Amino acid sequence: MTNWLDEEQQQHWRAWIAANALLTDAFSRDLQEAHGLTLADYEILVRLSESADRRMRMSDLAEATLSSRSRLSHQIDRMERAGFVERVPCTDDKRGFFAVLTSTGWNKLVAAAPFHVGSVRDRIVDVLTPEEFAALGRASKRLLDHMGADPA
Amino acid sequence: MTNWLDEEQQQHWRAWIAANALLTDAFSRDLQEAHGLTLADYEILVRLSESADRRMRMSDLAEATLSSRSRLSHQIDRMERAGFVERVPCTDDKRGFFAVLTSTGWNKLVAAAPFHVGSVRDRIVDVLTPEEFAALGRASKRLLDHMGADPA
DNA sequence: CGTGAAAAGTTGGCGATTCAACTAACTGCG
DNA sequence: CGCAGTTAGTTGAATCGCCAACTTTTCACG
Repeated sequence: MTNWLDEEQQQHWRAWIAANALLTDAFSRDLQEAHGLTLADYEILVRLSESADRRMRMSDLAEATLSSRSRLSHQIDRMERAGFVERVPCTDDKRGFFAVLTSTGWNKLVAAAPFHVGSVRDRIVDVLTPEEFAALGRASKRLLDHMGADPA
Repeated sequence: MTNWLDEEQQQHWRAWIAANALLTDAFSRDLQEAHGLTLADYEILVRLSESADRRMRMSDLAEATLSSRSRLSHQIDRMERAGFVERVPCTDDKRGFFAVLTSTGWNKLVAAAPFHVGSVRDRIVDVLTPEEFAALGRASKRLLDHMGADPA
């Protein structure tokens, strides 16, 4: 009854799983050792740095980083303690807060970004041919679309 | 100086990240809701079920599932409490233990596997063309090889 | 043999994630 | 207006993962 994967599909599937796990792990470790940042920290620094006034509403930031509100709240707690961001109340909507990048946070990102991009190149982009890399990206995109993830 | 990614590479990269996160999450949630299993639980059940005598040395199992010894030890604690596996001392090597699948664990796997394969098909295999899926698998494989991951 | 180094596995503490419950503020509608 | 329902965000407990330290056993080599 069950429509199992065939041998080849099985291998592709396991390769995908393993590559995800090991690569995510490697990036995380790289960043941690060289700059004391979590991948989550880094992604938040990036998002904020790209935003107008280097700030974002908590909810928008949560959505952009694919995390729950709760998780983001804890995450911002830590980053606030580390001095990378500040919570600023939103005057329009008194329920709301902005997460605002501090200059410390900005500097941290500026220091870490070239290194991280280097990791990404070393471990992925430069390992594959441009065609392979593009195929990986396009396939990922299609999977996202199918899940109804928005094109952020 | 820094060799940034160009716009297109950036998009591929972000798609990859997001797809990984969302898909892993989705599989995890599917399994949890339908069968009360973690993805980690499931992978261990699979590995043990495929092994001779449905047992594996802790270290081998840790390696196969890409987890640290410590993590596996905690994981097996939980699964032992749940009745899915048992720890059996290894007589050849008195330091060692086998993790052995119980019949409860086996039954759990038998119940969950078709469902999980269904998720994988619905979210990945059947979403892509065979060519796209194969490309994803091959690219993942190359990335693994480049990291020196063994072909398990 | 026997001793020092390496391997197998566990443990405990800490940081991160999730989940459910909670407060406060906004929105819409009769 | 006034209240019901929704949205923004936080909190605390429970679980999961990581790291470093630890015990026990095995191995290598003089």
